Amino acid sequence: MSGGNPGIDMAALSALAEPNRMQIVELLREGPLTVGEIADRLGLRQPQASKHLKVLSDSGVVEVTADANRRIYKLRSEPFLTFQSWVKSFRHVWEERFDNLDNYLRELQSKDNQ
Amino acid sequence: MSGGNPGIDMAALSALAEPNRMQIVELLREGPLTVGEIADRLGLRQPQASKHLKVLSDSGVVEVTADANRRIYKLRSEPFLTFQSWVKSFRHVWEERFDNLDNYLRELQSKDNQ
DNA sequence: TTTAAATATACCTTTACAGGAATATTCCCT
DNA sequence: AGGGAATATTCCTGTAAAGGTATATTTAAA
Repeated sequence: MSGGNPGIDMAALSALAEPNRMQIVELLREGPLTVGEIADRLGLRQPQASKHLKVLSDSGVVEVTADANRRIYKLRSEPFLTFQSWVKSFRHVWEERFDNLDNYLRELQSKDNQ
Repeated sequence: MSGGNPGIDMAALSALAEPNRMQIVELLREGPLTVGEIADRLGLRQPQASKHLKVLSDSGVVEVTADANRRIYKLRSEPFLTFQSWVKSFRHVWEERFDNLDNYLRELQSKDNQ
């Protein structure tokens, strides 16, 4: 694996990096909700709620099911599992910290002597 | 705990929700680096690298140590530990999913009958 | 003390995106 | 068929933020 690509879903991540959308996600922890309910509970206007939900839906954070007039939104587990494994992979970083710092200082030293 | 505030560090999260900054973080896994090294490895101009690093620093994702002329940046563990516990807390959501859907449908039903 | 390297900062321009308001769409009910 | 509710979409506007370029700042070295 090259160091170039992050092992994380950037679409999902940046979707969550907006306060209202984060609040929507937190709200949906309790269970599925319709657009109107979400708008009410969060003090959002319906169009903004729909737009935020579209972003969350497009990025796979959330999924929709149609119930006649209404749309029921609920959390999807996949992005969170992905996120979790990404965060977990940082555990090694702290463990190897000192070794790397050591190597780095040694490298700096050799550059100075050129 | 009220349902209003997300249990996550939004500053750190939105700092990561930018491709170049995410790449910086991925790069810093290998160990501490100077601004110049980061700019080189990622093909960024020095000022942009500095600016991104400032954002990462202000949000606590990264910390700096001065070494004469140079600034050495490295990852901080705290925000990642916070992320991890936040993501972990979603585990309950999938477990309780069916119960909540059930409650929800029952509630919808009773609203229809008003 | 001048010079060069490494980094930070300031200023400008451009673009992405969030909110507001109006409207289109889809569905149920009578 | 017509009306109203729930939701999506469109258009407009303002703003935050990212990149580009120049410049200030700090430090080592000659």
